[in-house]
Amino acid sequence: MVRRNDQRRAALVDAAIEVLAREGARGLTFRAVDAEAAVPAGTASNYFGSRDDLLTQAGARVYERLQPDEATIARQRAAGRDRETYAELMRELVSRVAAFRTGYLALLELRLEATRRPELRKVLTERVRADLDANVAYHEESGLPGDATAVKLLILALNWLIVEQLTLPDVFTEAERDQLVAAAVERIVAAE
Amino acid sequence: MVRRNDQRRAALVDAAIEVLAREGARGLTFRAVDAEAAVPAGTASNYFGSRDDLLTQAGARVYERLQPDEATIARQRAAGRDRETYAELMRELVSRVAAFRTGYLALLELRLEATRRPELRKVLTERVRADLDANVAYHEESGLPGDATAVKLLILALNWLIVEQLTLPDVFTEAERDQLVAAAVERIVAAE
DNA sequence: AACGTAGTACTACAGCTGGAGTGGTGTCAA
DNA sequence: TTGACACCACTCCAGCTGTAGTACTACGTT
Repeated sequence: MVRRNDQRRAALVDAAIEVLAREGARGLTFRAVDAEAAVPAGTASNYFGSRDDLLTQAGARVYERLQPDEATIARQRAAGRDRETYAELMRELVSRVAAFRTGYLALLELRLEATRRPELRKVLTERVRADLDANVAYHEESGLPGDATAVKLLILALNWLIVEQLTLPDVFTEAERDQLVAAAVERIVAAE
Repeated sequence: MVRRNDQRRAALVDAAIEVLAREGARGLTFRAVDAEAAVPAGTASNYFGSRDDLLTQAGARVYERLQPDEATIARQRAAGRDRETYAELMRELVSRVAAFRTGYLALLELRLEATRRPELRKVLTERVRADLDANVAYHEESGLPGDATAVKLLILALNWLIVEQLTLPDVFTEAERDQLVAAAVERIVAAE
């Protein structure tokens, strides 16, 4: 029987994210998730019918947790709209995502898994599209300079910058990263 | 004793890349490499002292194989230097990298592994830096428009575009990807 | 030409690790 | 009392590793 205690289920999914980030897809076993969540061995087995199941739920969960919190959104709405402020905003975004290191790394693991798992691919594709659309919509609504293409390009560049930072942190220095973010904003968004 | 047949060793490393891309880090075992390379079980064990060893060599190998061949380089040198040609060049670059799908996917797996393996991280960091520098240098030497920062931004954006294409191909259509590449060139490189 | 040697290919084995799943019992609440 | 869940323990199983043992090939020596 599949267990339905939602709190516990969420704890297990979060644990899965941590394991995924720390040990990779290789180390993601039901047992490892049990250990990470500090529940008895066998629990994850009871909650998830299959590995696929677990991975899919983890994928959805990361996106939930990557959303900025209310306070951040409010602060952003209140902020000025000049180019400098925008760059600052983007630096914050990179920091925020990079700060949830395990979540982002887990997401990369999941992307690679998605290569082999149609179900997971479907879920992730939807989330990524929604996220992209939301970003574009938010941007347009905000009245900041730059069109949809600009936003997309910015997101592309920033994403890889984060990958670089998380996986090979010594390729760029922190200063270089900041400078690249600033340049990206300046040249992509502001070049109309 | 560690075996020294270089041809066989290369075949094993190439096989490792395929396995890595197809089955992920989870499926990368000495035995799987043996099977992929169609050599007797135990061979990979004889050639590589450890998993680390195998991964490190695979990392170096992917970069070797990602270099464009002579013909491509020559053609590029002969090409015109206007913005349109440049965009075409970039589209080709994205295609070329995405065409060695397994190599690029393996590289992503390796990046994630590098998170846990200092040795591998060191190797990859060097390769990525060298690749980046080479791109910048080539670009400057070529006389095409755009400074070093522009090249870096372009590389960031293109890298993630490739990730997107390889892992979640339905997020963007092919037309969108082409359009994004064109826009990237236009706004990043040509905006001076 | 015969022989010896070194390095490699191949086969097989034996041990081991670690995960999966499940049945049974305890516990709590409706 | 009953149902759902937590917890524990146990068994089964699959797969990987490393290596010992043997055969083969190439090459150099005498």
